[in-house]
Amino acid sequence: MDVMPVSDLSPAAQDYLKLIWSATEWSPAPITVSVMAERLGVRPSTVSDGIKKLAGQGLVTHAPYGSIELTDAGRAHAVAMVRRHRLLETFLVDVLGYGWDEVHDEAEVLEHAVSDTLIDRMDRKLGHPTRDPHGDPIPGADGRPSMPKGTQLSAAAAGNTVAITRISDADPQMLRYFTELGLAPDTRLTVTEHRPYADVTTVRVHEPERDIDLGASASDAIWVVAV
Amino acid sequence: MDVMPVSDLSPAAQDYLKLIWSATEWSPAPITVSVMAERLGVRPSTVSDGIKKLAGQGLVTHAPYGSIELTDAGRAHAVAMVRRHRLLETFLVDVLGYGWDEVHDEAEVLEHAVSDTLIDRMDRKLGHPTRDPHGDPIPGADGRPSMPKGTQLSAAAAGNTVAITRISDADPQMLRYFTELGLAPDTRLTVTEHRPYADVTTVRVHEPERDIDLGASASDAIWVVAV
DNA sequence: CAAATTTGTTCGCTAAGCCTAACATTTGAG
DNA sequence: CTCAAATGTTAGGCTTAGCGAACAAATTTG
Repeated sequence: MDVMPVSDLSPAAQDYLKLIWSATEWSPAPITVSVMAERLGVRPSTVSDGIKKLAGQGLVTHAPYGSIELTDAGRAHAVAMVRRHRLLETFLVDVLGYGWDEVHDEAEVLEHAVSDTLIDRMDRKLGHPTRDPHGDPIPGADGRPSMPKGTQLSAAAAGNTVAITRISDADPQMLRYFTELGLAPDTRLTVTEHRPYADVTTVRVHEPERDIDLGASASDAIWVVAV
Repeated sequence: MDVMPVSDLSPAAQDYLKLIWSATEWSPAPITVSVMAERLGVRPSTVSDGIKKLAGQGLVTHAPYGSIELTDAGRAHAVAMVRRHRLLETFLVDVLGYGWDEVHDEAEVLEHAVSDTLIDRMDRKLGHPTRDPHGDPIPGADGRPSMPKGTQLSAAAAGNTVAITRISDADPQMLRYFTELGLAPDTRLTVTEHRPYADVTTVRVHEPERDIDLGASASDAIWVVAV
């Protein structure tokens, strides 16, 4: 019962756990039923039912109207799913020549179908990568996520020169837009200014030197570290 | 309705169609409900229901107690699934270093999850292969299966020297046994004798030169051509 | 702080895929 | 050619994962 592999969970359960974990990866506030419903594309009643079932299996703790928290077992499954997702994305880009903005949806489906053996073989073939094409850390086979530091571009002080560490892969259309602009993990840029009430952040990128204006959703999706 | 991609079918429907097609790939007799049930690991009643639904969708023709035949639309979907399966097997062996006897079950799951885009990229990466690791022909993207000639080893005349064209991938354990014996697609051998009532076929293989006795199930699983 | 709004839960229903049990048809052995 | 055995079908139930409607709780607002 303790050693149940993640592949024994239903795809729906895998999605729930991964989403709960992902929600707390970059912000501390616990996720809510309605946010989960919106992200999963289902109704809140469906999520409410699902959470109750996960609680019955000991994968989350949840009292009615209370907060949703992963148990240790639930977290282990969630991290295993995140590892699958990020290794798949890396594999699709590095081995099959996908663009880094095209891999999210494909990985979303495949992560429910691949075996642990296949994941291990991809990991080996890729040389045990630690970051996926969006810059997100790939948890190890032992389940330890290697958290990189970083802040959202929207919170970076004006005047600083920074490197992009990660770009949220939640919105493929936004990723395509970033690609057009030449913004990708490891791109360096200087934060020129934040214009508060317009919610616009201006950055300067080199080669070719240019200024780019980013709205709030864009500058929240990009995470940077000082260089 | 006509251009529905194979990915719109349920996994169960995909399995049914592929099995019906596969059953007639190497023998002309139409498949029966009970054989399908046994191969799919479900009860005959389940298959009977499923066939009825496929008939309703115009993918097979079937009157109660009558024979089961693919329509053109059903055949197109079936061939698309076979293409997926065989390309996946080839990819797992050639790119990820799987043994040719380990890939069947993995492909069986993945074939329901991969997108057409992924299949095309794998096909390109592999250089548009025409045979899978077991020697089975890989249908083209246009759906035309390239049928190779060949007969079952059990039916090959004694004294002939032949090359293995294909080995049925139905039984992974048998494949592992063949690997131990050094029997694989393209292996050459000479049929020494058939002993009819013992149902044993003896063959001689070179490098290292040795004689191998094969029972009926084994010599039915191996297909050969004269060289 | 009361009322209105938002958020979460429960309940009854649906569809797919599977099951068993009962029944119908076909096959093939004597 | 008959009838028992084998094969196929139907009917009724179960589980999962969805839904909408009705209701309960919590939060926000006036």
